[in-house]
Amino acid sequence: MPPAADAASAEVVTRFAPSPTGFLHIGGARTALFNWAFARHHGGRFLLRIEDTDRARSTEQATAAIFEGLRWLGLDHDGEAVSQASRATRHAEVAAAMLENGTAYRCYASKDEIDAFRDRAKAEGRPPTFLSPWRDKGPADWPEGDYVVRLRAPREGAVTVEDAVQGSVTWQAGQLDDLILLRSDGTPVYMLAVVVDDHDMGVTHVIRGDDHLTNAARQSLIYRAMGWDVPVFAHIPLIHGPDGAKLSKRHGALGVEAYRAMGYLPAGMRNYLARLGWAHGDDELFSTDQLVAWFGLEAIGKSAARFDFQKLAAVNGHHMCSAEDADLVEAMVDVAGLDAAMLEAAELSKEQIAAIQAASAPLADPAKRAALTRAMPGLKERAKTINELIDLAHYLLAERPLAPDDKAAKHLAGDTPMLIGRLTTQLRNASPWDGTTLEAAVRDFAEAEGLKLGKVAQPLRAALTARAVSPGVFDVMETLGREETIARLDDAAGR
RNA sequence: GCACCCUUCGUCUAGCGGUCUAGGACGCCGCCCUCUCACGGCGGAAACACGGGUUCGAGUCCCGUAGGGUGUACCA
Repeated sequence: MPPAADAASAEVVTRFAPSPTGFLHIGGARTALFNWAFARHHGGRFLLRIEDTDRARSTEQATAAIFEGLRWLGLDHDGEAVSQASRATRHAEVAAAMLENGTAYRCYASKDEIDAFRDRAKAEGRPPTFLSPWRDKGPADWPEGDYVVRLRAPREGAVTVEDAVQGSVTWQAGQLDDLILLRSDGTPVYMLAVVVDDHDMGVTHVIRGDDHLTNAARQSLIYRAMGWDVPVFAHIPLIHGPDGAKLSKRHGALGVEAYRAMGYLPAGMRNYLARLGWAHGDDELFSTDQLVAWFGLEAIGKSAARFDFQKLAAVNGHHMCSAEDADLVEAMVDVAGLDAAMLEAAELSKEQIAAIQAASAPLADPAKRAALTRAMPGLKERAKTINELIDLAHYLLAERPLAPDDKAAKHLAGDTPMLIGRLTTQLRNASPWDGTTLEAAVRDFAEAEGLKLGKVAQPLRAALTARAVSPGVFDVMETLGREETIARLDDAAGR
């Protein structure tokens, strides 16, 4: 898209502003994705701000997890991440200005008084919003002691927010309380900090979860009090769990690193997440470049979406198929390199974790990786996740003698070792050692034995891969090579 | 309680008053392909929450009901 003549003034600036109180959960990831895609679409900037004004709940690890999650998802931000806590002085400055221009006031009410007020209001069936008696007091009335700075919210009229997703939403003035701007210790509260930071950072579009919709009304009051332009708000619907209720840990309020551990690709995640609440006609599968080209606020829906792992897997499967073979090997190395805690956090089964960890060592071998890359075309279309790929690649990573799983063992029972022994004799000198020649040899053998091809191919597969499922068995033989193939067949034949 | 938002197949969604006997995708079922499993191909079941309006005409606009969600902190 060609840059506008007045690019400086028309630049789009978005931001992602997580609070570092936990990992980057899936809803946050989608919010980040939307902000990122919108900024990239318009050739603008995507900023990152860590909302750490709640010092007690904010942690260093959480901040690190958020950075890592965004990095993995490929959502690069422009400039340094801003720590909100570091800007407390500026926030206090704005509160002072509001005190000065009369849009805020000092409130000396204690916590107990406020609680009592609310209890009474509730009992009498009135709205529980606290009406401070200090709202109309002047300096002459101010006692000694701590006070809080509150916004002087309008008591009459209405406040309306023009939202790019929700439309025009109006609140009667009485619904909005005199929210606290500065705590009694002088530290800023989130509601003030976001407004000041968004304004100072030049944010033009605030795209966030619709749990912030009411906040937008309250925040627009602060913008107005300071005479600042209100940014474009876009409150996107939340993501729910498969049962329609709030996303719980059980079904997916996991950190994005858990999805990494479950073997999803960043490109697949981006595609799936974008489709949750946003649509571009009937397009289901698209690249990140297409997402950037197509993304716009007008196509965001207003209703909450449920998270569906099956669809995620399907979308991811398509991205695996179109991924480069070597990149998929790298992705396997990445997953195999994750530490045990991350695999456990993703709630993988013991068997899955064991399989992933077992793949780690062979994956370090360049020869194995090369073999994997060669076999990848047959592997990747059978797997929906990197973890499935690791499982499927077992026959290339494991050392003989292989331990057949239950289903493979069935194909190797009874007279089968003898059959394999006879087949091995036929195969030993096959030349050249390629899929076509081997297939012809095995077909001839099956015919000579009076067996259907499947009756030979399945035991062969079991002997070679220790599984009942694998890529085409002739491809398996080719990638394994003559020596290894014959050795495995000898193992199965009991020689 | 009050305020606000939402409601099309099981799920994600297309639909922006007539082209909707409602389209796509995932999932599900059947068939084909086939050395297994996938892929792929073909076919199928499956939805406009309910009730009133407005209009020549409503999935599309308005009101109400029901259900769901969010907010209502010296959290963010």
